[in-house]
Amino acid sequence: MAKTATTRKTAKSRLGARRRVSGSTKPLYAQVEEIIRQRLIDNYWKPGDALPSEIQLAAELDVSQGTVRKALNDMVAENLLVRRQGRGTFVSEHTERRALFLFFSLVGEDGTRTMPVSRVISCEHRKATTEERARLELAAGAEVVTVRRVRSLHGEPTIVDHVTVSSAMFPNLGGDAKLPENLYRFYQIEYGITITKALERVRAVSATSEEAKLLGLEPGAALLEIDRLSLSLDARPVEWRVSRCNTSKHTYVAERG
Amino acid sequence: MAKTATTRKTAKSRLGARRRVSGSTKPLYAQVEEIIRQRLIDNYWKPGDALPSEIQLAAELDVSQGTVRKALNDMVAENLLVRRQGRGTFVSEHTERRALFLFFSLVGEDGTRTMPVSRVISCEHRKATTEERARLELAAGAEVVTVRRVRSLHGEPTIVDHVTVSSAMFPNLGGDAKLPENLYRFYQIEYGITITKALERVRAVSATSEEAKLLGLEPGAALLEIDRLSLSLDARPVEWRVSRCNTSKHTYVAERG
DNA sequence: TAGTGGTCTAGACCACCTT
DNA sequence: AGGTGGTCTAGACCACTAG
Repeated sequence: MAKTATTRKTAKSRLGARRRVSGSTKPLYAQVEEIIRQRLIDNYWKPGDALPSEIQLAAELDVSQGTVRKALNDMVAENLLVRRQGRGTFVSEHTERRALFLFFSLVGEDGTRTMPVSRVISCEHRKATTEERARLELAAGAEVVTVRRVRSLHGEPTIVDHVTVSSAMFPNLGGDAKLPENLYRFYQIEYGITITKALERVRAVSATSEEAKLLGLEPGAALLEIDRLSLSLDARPVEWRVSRCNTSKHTYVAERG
Repeated sequence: MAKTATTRKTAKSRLGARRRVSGSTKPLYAQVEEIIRQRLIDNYWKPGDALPSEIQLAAELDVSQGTVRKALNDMVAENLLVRRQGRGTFVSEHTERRALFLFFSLVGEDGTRTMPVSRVISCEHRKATTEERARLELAAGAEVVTVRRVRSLHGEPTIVDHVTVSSAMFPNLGGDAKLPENLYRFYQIEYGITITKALERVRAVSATSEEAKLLGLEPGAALLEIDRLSLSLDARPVEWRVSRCNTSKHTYVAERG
């Protein structure tokens, strides 16, 4: 019968002590999550890096392995980490596949996804409008960069969009270097900013004459407008994007429940 | 030092034994999930019912409480169960709130959600078309019921939809009784079929003259078309619904990442 | 006060990957 | 062989709810 066993560990740990002194603090695993999340925000661990093993993290933070496990698995559910049995735990990267499946909403009639090919029409640096300030939570007088593009799928111009970000957050964006197809990966690598979530509002609109010309349609044709606000790891708005899409050969997909 | 302890339990349990004889079987918690899921499909536990406690389930299935816990929490993440501390574990119900937040995609400009008010235009019982058979996975010659409605938000006709289900699966649907606003709740209560997931494909279209008249718009106005296939607990297609929406005052919302 | 789920720990064993 | 995550168990204590 192995004695009464389980002598409850005395509160000597940093996290453990914090937990016990105040009844109102968060659960330990949530505190572990916060610490790890903060290290990701600070780029202490960069995309693609391996985290220390569960055992090492548990020792460092002085909690049990099970508590670390719960924190890590919660963050896997948020797409922040990837775990591979026998290999380790890694910081998620904005690979092409990730961009396509997590953040690109248009699919062909057969459900297949294709990476678009973009052509930049214009790129301007100016003061933010009132609406841009509201959406991106910028102070009065803040400056932004707006990129307008036409994006083609299978060679056919299908989407015209404009992308707006804060100039302060992305200094010199669109200045010298060419913009890559996968902007989120670019933000992550060049600026250390990781997009983790996007809120989309979708409506049907009529094409302006300019849009019609760019997409090879008649003016007034029905287009799908996707208004997207992208949030970073620390839940702050980073990018405002409005895309207008010809949905005659592609459809926007979503899953509910 | 409490001896070496942890004498590994000999394989005497039903599930435990199954796990051990074959290396290729699913993890125990997945088997527990399957058992519980099957009981939900069979309506052995009905929406709103309380499940036995973790301890009771663990004893019945002869696994540890932790294994039951993981299974139950996984099913909470799937929205199949709800757990309330101090009360118990309950089978999810298709309440109004659930329908609104999980399965109704249109929100006002300020982000608020409103339950629509529907008026049935027609309700016909007939042989399924080829496309309907494909979508709902029906055999040749199968019959369906199609309901056409106009749905109003804040008193304004905003959506025209048609809803198609198998007559065999929903005998006498739309026959005598009036159809309620919340169809999924109706399916669940009257037919024991629970919708758990929906796949939506969205595009922009032009209103037909009939749609324009029903919605008070000019013919050719841009409408948002939502093509939705709803799946039941056992992952089979149950309902095919196509909604065409005036998105001038409401927008379709989705979250990505 | 009794019962439920929620948190936390400790430890065993397994499956997988690398070397 | 050694290290990693994945599964499973056993048990303690806490927080909440109800009678």
